Amino acid sequence: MLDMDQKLKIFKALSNQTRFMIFKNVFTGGYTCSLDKVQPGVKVNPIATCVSTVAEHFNFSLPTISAHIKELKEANIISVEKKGNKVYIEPNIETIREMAECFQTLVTNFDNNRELFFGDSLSVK
Amino acid sequence: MLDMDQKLKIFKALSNQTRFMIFKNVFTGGYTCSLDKVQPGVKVNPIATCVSTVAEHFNFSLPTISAHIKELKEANIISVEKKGNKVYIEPNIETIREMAECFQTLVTNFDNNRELFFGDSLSVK
DNA sequence: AACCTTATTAGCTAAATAGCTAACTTATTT
DNA sequence: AAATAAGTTAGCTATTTAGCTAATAAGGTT
Repeated sequence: MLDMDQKLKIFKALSNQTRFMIFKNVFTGGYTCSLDKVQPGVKVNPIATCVSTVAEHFNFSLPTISAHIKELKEANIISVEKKGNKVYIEPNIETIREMAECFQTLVTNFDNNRELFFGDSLSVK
Repeated sequence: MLDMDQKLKIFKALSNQTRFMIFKNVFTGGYTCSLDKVQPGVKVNPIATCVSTVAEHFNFSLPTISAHIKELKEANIISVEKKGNKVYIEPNIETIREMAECFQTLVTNFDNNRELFFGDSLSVK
């Protein structure tokens, strides 16, 4: 279970548009790491990308993107793995699954409490 | 459906500990508006609270809490309604339901894509 | 009418954030 | 060995943020 501090980090990480876009594209496979074509020996998740490939998609400097990726990593939204020269980035789906559960639990409990209190369901508005 | 801008506002709103605690307690009914006891005529959701009641639970000034509540309102996480002297705050469960759906959709799509690509399910790790 | 209660607005400060360039480290290629 | 590529670190600046107090507005209450 994510504790409050972890959740705060996740919310903060996703509250910046640049980081949100990186997150989005890492999770949906929006970026492919162009150099992998010439490095067929590197074994890596096909959805994985690397820092400079991400940076190619933004009008921000590499250090800026690198710092954003670090923050996403520290929020446990993505994982990184260094292979040779490059740092590969993979989505951390477990964390997202937990976020989905948190919100869903909140909704379910809210509806149950409401039903208990009012004796009807929320959907009958 | 929440667009990116709305999501960014929600993440930002929930990324601050004080706002997160207000959010938590508004949604779980952690605060009761003490003065409602002597104002039985006011018709209000029993989970509702008001700005100064929230502020009683923090070591921050009323203006600070008021500003935080404003930000939660602008992120559509809570609704406010002025009745007489007071501003009543209610949780906006629909927004939370949408957040749960967003995250769940991301997880589901991720798993489906993975299954399509690898021909197995994620749970078999 | 005068006063209290509730909340917001305005204006301030310290700290955090998001961007940058330059310098550096570590692999890889030539 | 020298050059190139990929990332990170350090140090800087402008902007935003989160807190505060004082002042104001608008409903109650006495």
